Amino acid sequence: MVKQTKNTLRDAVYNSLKKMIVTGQIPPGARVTENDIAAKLNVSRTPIREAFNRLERDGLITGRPRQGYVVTEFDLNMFREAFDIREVLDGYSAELAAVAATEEDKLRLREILAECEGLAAIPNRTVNDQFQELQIGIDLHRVIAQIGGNSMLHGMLCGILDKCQHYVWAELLWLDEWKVTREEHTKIVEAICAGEVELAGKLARAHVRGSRDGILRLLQMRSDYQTFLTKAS
Amino acid sequence: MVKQTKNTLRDAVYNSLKKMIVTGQIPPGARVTENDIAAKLNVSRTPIREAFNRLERDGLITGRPRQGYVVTEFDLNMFREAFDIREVLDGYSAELAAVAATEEDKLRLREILAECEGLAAIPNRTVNDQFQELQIGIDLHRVIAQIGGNSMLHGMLCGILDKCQHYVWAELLWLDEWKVTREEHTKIVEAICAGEVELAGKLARAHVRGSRDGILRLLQMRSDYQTFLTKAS
DNA sequence: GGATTCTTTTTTGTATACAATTTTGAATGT
DNA sequence: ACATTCAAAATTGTATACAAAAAAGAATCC
Repeated sequence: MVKQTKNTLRDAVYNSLKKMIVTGQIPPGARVTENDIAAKLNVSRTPIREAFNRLERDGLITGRPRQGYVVTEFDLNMFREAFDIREVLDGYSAELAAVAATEEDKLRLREILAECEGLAAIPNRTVNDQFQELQIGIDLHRVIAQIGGNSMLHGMLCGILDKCQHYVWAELLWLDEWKVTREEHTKIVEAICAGEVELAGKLARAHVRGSRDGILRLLQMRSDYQTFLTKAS
Repeated sequence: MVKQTKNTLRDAVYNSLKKMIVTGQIPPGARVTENDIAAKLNVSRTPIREAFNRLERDGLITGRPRQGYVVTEFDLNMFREAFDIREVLDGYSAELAAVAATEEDKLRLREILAECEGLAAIPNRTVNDQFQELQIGIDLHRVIAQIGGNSMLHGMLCGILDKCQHYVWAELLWLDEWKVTREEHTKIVEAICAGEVELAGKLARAHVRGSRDGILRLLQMRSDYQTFLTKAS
């Protein structure tokens, strides 16, 4: 029986599945059936179904009536869409944060940066270390949105980040732009702490745009390689 | 038995409830219980529960475990949050539309404007006529987002618009800014049709900001009146 | 051998039964 | 009259049974 994180099995199942999807334990395209999950988690189908409904609304799984659910697969296009929105929302949320950040908030932001630096300094980094830095880097954006004070914006951004993450996860490790990312994060945080509203927004937008282009280049190359393979055969 | 819009009762219930909430037939703050809805729609509790899960995720109803659901009530703050986000997203979506609009799209936009003018020209307008103009005005924003071509943006904007609408509904009728709204809509559409990207975005942002301030003024006045009443008693 | 049709199996959709918790209301005591 | 406590009712959470549809596979036909 799965542990009851909150009060209801439904929430426990939801959180559990969401985490597994977002972190790539259940890969995009994988089929998820009620019976399998129910058996694995030792609960009846009812809470599973309710969790599925929520996850579908989050866009993490996709289903058609009577044909079950599949973990949503992102194509290049959805990717571009998500990052284009992020450019707008992350930029705005950085602006808000630059206005609203308290001293505590600033401390928290700097702590997150320090944590990243710490992980970056580890001599022989395992994949797990990299995963962790990635996770914290994404969390930074969530925290900035939270500091901004617009809770609806925070929720929306978290939703998009979840959606992106479960696909990007494996990809980003190949991107090898750790240093650039850290520097950009640092500059954004500095701008926020200095209360430089416009600069913070500008840097955040440029940062998202940079990530987007990097990932798209990678995906494009990979796609080219695929077509190259199939044509050569 | 409720009509099966799609294939499943769940979807039918979801759409039915959503419409009733968004159009204010079920007012904010109203309690919605599974049994009542199930009895009213002549279905079992199961599809109701699934619809509730989706609606909660949409932010249209709010629930705590074992305490049932309530149609979400917006306060001044949530309102400001929603419109601040809309300013950003509507602006962006207008920019996208100005880039992507085909001739067909432009025709469609102009048709919507014409429809509004037509409703405005009715001699003795009933409340129903006003409702309809309001609805079409909101739909215009949805269509612009759709034309922009970013389907994720379109979905998010529709979500926010739904949330706003079910509260604004009754309020907007008092605002009496029909003419201003129509003029602004017209200018935005013109900019989009002319392909003037920056202008379209700028106008859209100003438009949302204007609506926001108007509604907030109204709500503020009303809130002042409330405190005035209670203090006077 | 390949396509087709029918049957079997799997999987989701819906209804209902039961358990657990919260809320409500009444009865009791001060 | 008011607060407290306990019991009854209402409501949600979970499990399970059954129905309907889709997918998979086997047998048949060409």
